[in-house]
Amino acid sequence: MSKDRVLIVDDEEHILELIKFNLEQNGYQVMTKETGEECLAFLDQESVDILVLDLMLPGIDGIEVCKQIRSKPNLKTLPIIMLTAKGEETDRILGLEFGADDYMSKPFSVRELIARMKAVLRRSGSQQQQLTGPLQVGDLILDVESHELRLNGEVIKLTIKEHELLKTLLENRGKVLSRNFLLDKIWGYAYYGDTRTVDVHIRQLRKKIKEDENRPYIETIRGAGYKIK
Amino acid sequence: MSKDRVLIVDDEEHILELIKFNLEQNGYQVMTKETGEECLAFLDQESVDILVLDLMLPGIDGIEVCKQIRSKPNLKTLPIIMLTAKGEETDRILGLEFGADDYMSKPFSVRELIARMKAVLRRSGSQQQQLTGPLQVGDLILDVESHELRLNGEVIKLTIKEHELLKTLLENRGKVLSRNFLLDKIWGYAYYGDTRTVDVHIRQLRKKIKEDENRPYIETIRGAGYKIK
DNA sequence: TATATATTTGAAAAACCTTTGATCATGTAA
DNA sequence: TTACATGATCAAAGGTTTTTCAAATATATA
Repeated sequence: MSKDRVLIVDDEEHILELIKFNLEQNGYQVMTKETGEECLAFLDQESVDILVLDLMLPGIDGIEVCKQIRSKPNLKTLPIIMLTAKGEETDRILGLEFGADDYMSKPFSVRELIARMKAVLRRSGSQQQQLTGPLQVGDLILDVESHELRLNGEVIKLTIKEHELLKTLLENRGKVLSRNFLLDKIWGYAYYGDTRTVDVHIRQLRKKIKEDENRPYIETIRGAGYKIK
Repeated sequence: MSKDRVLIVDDEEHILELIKFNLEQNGYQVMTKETGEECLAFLDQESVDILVLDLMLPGIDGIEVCKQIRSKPNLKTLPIIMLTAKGEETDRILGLEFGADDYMSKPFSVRELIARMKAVLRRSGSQQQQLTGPLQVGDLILDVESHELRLNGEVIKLTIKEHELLKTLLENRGKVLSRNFLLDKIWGYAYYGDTRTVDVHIRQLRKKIKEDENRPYIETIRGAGYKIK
């Protein structure tokens, strides 16, 4: 496999250096830009596999860059990881709503960044085939875009966590997903809570989709995690 | 699950005692060292699940220890939490640059340390990417991703131990695996139980896969262990 | 700010899995 | 063939994980 190409955009030069050095050590081909304008101009000319983008930039900020990228057909699916100096949850949601695939708050460990890049790249690679319409299982239809779950036409309201949980399970249909995996994917790396939290949300979900012996959607794999067939 | 093994390295003895006591209360198996040299020597001999490492150490300091650990292939992914006396942000980034997964500045609450340890361990455990396709032998098909064993289409439910056992045997097809090897691999280093435990699980497995004279999957090699052809 | 809603935590019950010890069976060496 | 060592079998005890419920926090909404 050839090296993945990464573009890093940040206005702090030493951060750029730090990330660049570490990513290169890990076999990535790294390019850097310091402003949103430069970033957009660069992406018009060259293609990259993944973009690491600081939220706070002089001139056009990260969110705006994100939006513009998502509005270009050829860049719609470019994986983007957003860097944010503030740790607020609001930032996260905001970033993700504007089309980022993941986010990290500074300061962060470069190892973590690499782990997340791998995860995002893996997802974007495997999702190519899965973008065929809404996710469905049995009499359940999950419309990811509208955040709506239908059970035989009846609309079921899901909370964000429930939605993400169901979506993740459906996107990985058949695979057993560990609680740790789900926590990382849905709750984020910086989550320090208990793994039992997952159980409770699974329970809510099961209740909402009216799971019973006849319609056993979410399977518990003891000692391993959960899966949907 | 067996206890997670933690190595704590700090030159202040009372800090070591404090952390050790609290972690043991919380079900960890704790080892301690007072210098970087001792730490590295120990890691050459024994394996641990996570390392809690003070930045300031007599002789080789924490950063150097970190670097050396990261340069060893078998320790590249060992989760490391760095302890630092100074609270400066620069120190943090510095520490992380050298490969720590998280950091804490002293003084800290042991509760928080445990929370962070959990998070770091979770992250390292969530990178589940066994790209192994289904393993097959005769009319048995083991799908590791979905934790499913099929016998001519019929799904057989396996417990974790049975699944691991079958998986390990299949991954080492043809090789005889000793009970001790299996115990290390599946039950973990910290397991002190009897080797006969393996027999019992093999027995369950045999029962579940309906082994008989015509389909002798798991072979007993007297005096050596088990194997699958 | 109050109210509603969502999320997390804690603790007990239930379900299930693992280990142990006793006993039996079988293979191996003398 | 016998004695010994190793492996198989079983069921009860013991342990762990998961579920469930309820209460406490946190967050969003009006």
